[in-house]
Amino acid sequence: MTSINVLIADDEPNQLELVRFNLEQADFSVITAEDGEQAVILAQELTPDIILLDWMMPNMSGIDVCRKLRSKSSTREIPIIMLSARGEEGDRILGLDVGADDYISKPFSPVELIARIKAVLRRTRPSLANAVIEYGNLRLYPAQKLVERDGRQIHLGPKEFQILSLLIERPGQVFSRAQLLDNVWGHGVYIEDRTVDVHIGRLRKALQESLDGKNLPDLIRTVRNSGYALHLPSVR
Amino acid sequence: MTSINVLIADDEPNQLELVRFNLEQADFSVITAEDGEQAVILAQELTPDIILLDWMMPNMSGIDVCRKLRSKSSTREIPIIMLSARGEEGDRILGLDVGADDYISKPFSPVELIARIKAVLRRTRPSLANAVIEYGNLRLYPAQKLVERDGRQIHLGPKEFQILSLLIERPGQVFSRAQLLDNVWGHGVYIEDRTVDVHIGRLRKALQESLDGKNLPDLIRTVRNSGYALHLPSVR
DNA sequence: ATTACTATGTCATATCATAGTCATATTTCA
DNA sequence: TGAAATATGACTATGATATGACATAGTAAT
Repeated sequence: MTSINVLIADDEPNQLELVRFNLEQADFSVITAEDGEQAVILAQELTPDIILLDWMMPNMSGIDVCRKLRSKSSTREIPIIMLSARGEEGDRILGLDVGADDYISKPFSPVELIARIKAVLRRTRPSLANAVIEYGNLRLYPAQKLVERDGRQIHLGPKEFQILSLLIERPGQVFSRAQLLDNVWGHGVYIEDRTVDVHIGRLRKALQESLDGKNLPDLIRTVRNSGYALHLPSVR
Repeated sequence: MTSINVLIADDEPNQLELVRFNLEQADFSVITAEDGEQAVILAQELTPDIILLDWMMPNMSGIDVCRKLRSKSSTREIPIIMLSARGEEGDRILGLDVGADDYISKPFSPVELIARIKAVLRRTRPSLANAVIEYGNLRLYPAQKLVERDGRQIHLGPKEFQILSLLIERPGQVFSRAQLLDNVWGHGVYIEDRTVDVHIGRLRKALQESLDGKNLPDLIRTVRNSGYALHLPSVR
């Protein structure tokens, strides 16, 4: 569950299996789709961490899939890399224009592919790419599952860690309880909304603890009727 | 409740369902009307965020509906996109002339439709598109449910935030108490007119607070017998 | 297996923020 | 000036959020 989920859509089974093999070697979890429609459905159903789209597919081309994914809020944030047989500059531009994050022309080496995937993830979802994320005096090490505040290490349970990972990727943004449940627990999990409050409470407490008895300022903002957000304590 | 409400009026059930399907896929909330009269009634009743009008309908044509909506204050501000089978330039001009915000000729792709809707909304209701809105020294971040004045963060209750969101979209424009009640509380809510005054008072107070004891200039103009408007203090 | 921990989800309860109303003060303008 | 409109402070009910306690399940070490 800790590995990165990749959805690949390509109508050519050989190509599909080749990529799958290479990515699985590199410790990615791979899901495959044989055409565009399936890709859209799977993307919504499973919210992978990144999507690789073949440019030309029956049913719905990579471009159409890309547009469609970008138009739905549930899939809008998922980074997309377009794969194409043609290496024309026009396509590249069209692809990026339609909302893709990167564009690779075939043939490509497994090494290149993996490098590109990591590059895109580093840019869009730093915590997945194991890049250290900083925000204010907070520092989060995704690979080590470790958090520091003012250089002091903080112990968090797995759930609290995931919540913080999500919040810190988009500081300031308000996440609803539903969003948190979807992203941290996974969709389709039946858990009380209120449980989120409890975990937020635990996260808060952990982040506030300091050597002296006094608490550090709270880094989580409660937004009534909406949810929670990470924020820098502002000047009062 | 956060999604965008679209009212579609078309006499062809197939067309209606097609559009409904596509829009719902893209996370819009859809209401449908089968003729012009119904469209006008629903528009008033539900104040959707945007209206799609078929050009030719029994009972009342799209043009007539458009005129009618533009003539009533409760619906005047709702953006309208006309849909038409004919692609003649004359119609386009007539449509825009009558007060439509955009004009799409059939057949159109779902992608195009959605793009147009978003474009119109971005133009007319920036906060729905999640863009940061600035006005004078005020800055409103819809996604973060946050307001700043002179860079200083301001705490607002949900109601006050919504009121300000509405006002800031059309700075200077006077909103009646009825309009505010409709937009912020929702239609059909039975609340005293005077309650609006109280919330405006709270909003005023929150916006005026500053570090030193002194108050910042008032940003809300009271228009006797009419309502309230956001304004820059310099403009008298 | 047993034990000792840790993490998790739920609940009941405590706390708190906000919404709405009213009474009263103040302003506006005819 | 007087009537009407608006501003404001106080109060209460409500609903949202915070929190402590608990049962359970998993994990690690013995």
